[in-house]
Amino acid sequence: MKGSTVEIDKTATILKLLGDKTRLTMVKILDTNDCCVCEFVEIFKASQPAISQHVRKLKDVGIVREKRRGQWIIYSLNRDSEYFPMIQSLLDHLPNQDFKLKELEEQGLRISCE
Amino acid sequence: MKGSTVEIDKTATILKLLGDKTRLTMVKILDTNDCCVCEFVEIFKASQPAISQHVRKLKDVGIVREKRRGQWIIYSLNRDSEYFPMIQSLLDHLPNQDFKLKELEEQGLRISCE
DNA sequence: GTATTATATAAGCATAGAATAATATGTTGA
DNA sequence: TCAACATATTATTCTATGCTTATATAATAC
Repeated sequence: MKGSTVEIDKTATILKLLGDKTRLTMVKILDTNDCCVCEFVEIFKASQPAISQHVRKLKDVGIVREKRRGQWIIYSLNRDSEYFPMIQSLLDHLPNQDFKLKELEEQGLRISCE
Repeated sequence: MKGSTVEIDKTATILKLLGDKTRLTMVKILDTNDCCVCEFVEIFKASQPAISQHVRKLKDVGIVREKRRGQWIIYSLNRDSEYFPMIQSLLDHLPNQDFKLKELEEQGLRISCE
């Protein structure tokens, strides 16, 4: 049991980060799809710097990873994070958000990253 | 699947509340023990108003319940909350905090509520 | 090289959150 | 009724967070 738990203080930090509508939705989306910043900008109707700052926070604590693909930077869930099991069981209680990406595809706004 | 999920916006609100070291530890403790404010004051070495405001926030969103017992007000986890399943699976990833109450007992500081 | 696109970073501001100090409410027991 | 105890509430202050604006970095296409 001990081996599967994470520190309570650090967990609070993670939950505070996930306690934001935008970031929580981001992580839920990343649970089933990799995404780039420009897609999040469309999905959340937010500014590019705002989105960049959100993903940066997630990256700083190791929840997400980035990898460059050409001019785009693709973000993905870091399934090797020590917090991933907890985050995963959390996400399981949230409704699927894939429809947001489907909407993008229908608008032809997802070509950039695929 | 749909029936077991909770709204993403409301969930963010819950996670923000749990994204505080003190409140997260409180909830973990309440998972196995009911507690009163004076005990939390001892456990967290915090002021009484600070603790009162923390539990109030948890109460306002329905995570915890209160019941008066004489001059004390006993807080307990509200297992009927729509968020309880999610919270429960979250708490399962945290180390048990019962030792904090044990320390109180050893100091004779838990007589008040039992 | 320059222009364009995608993303990151930094500074400034405005709002939200947490702690304190002071006060109020409510219960118990003499 | 009054004193003591437990808790709640309010106002204030301080810090943290999120967004915007402006600018910087990096890749691509010409």
